[in-house]
Amino acid sequence: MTELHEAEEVSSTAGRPLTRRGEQTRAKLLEAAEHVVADIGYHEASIVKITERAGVGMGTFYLYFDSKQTVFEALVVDLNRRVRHSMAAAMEGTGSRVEAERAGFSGFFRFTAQHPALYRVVREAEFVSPQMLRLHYTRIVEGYIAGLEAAQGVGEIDPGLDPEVTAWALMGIGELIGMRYLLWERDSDGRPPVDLDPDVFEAMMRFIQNALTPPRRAESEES
Amino acid sequence: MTELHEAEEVSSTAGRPLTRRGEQTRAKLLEAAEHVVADIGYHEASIVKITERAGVGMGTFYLYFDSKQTVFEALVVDLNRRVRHSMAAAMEGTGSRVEAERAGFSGFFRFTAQHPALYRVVREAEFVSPQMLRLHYTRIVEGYIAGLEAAQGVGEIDPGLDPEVTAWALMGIGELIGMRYLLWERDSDGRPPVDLDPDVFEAMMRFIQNALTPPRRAESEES
DNA sequence: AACGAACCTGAATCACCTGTCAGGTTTGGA
DNA sequence: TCCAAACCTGACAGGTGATTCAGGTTCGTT
Repeated sequence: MTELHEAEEVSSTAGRPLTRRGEQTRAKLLEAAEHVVADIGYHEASIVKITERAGVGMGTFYLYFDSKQTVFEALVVDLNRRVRHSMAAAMEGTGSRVEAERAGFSGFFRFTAQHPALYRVVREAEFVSPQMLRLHYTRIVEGYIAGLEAAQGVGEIDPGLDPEVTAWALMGIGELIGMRYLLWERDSDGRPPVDLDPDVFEAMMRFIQNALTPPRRAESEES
Repeated sequence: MTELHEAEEVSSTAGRPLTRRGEQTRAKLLEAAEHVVADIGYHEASIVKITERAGVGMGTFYLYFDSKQTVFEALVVDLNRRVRHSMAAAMEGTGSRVEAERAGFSGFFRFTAQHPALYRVVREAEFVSPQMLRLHYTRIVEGYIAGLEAAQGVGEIDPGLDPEVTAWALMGIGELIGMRYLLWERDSDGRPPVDLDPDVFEAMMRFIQNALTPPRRAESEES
């Protein structure tokens, strides 16, 4: 129940069959919730607004989710799964670790640009559902740690780095760069960018490459 | 009015004199708001809860702040000023840029450990007051950029780095490392740490040092 | 064509909140 | 000692929105 690494379906339908029609209604509600919450935030997002956007009656909501809190948690799980999928797909078949990192960030930024809901939902999770906040970050970091350790094994990145701390640092970089240069940026018509500015991306990658690359020693250090 | 870099006092008392007694009451309210909001979040934090904690009557609140939103904004401005002060004080009289960076982060983490409200308030700002969210991050980043540019001028850090992007990256690192290793961490008695684990701090600094240090070239690259 | 299961609906309940205001209290200077 | 300015108070008006529930609708199967 307090398990951080198992639960996938967050709803009131645990166990209940759900016909195709039911599945569709649940999906409509989840998508509506994603947009409404991204637009106006969790607290302003009333059940009525969500059900209206989904095109169903208000009572229907409670057939698929136990509470407003529940749909929020389902939303985090769903967006988290999707962003990780987007990152994994982008990293598919890359060579070096830095190349993989580059691809992973690319996937992350593309997803962020297309689903600002992720950011906004995660930020609100601080109080709405701290458990989901942790789950979100922890799941992403786990992938990073594994990749970094493997790369260290092959001598591709500085062996003096701590994989866990490094993973959190990388996440932090992606988070704030994404916020600043994707979510805050607007073109001259007030439209949000479709992807990260390549110059910014390269500047960020230079920083990351510096950070990960094994230093060619001049003076001596421990280990 | 939409100025991001000027307004300092956010309240309903603009212009009004305020005797010492008044100042004190306002301060009590602001401090109460800090704790209540940090504990239960903006939306759960009712005016009654804040005034009760401050030890004043409910109506008093509106003598000092126009609305719940206003006290929140005042809170961001206040915490932002204090964290920047804490960082600046720690950086006072440091030598190299990396040394300054180290000291700045140290000040930042100490402040974060002592005032978890900063994090929580800022996260809620996403919807409560986006303007304040930007103000908070922007003000901190500005200091970074200046420092980085100066350090580049003296050849202390990689001239290939973009100061602005680098500044946001550094902020991101501090933000997530602080969240993970300060706000989430508890000792065996369930108490939060007083400061960041030195091992984590060193691991983070190694990453940052790698990132900032001018690479000793082996292969050639463009400028 | 008919029946049960699965679905859908929205008015009503209930709990709680923000912001106002008319009236009381404290303070400090003359 | 007295008074006006500054402060303080909390009941109350005006609202909101999550959740329930009794009753209706649709679907798939036989």
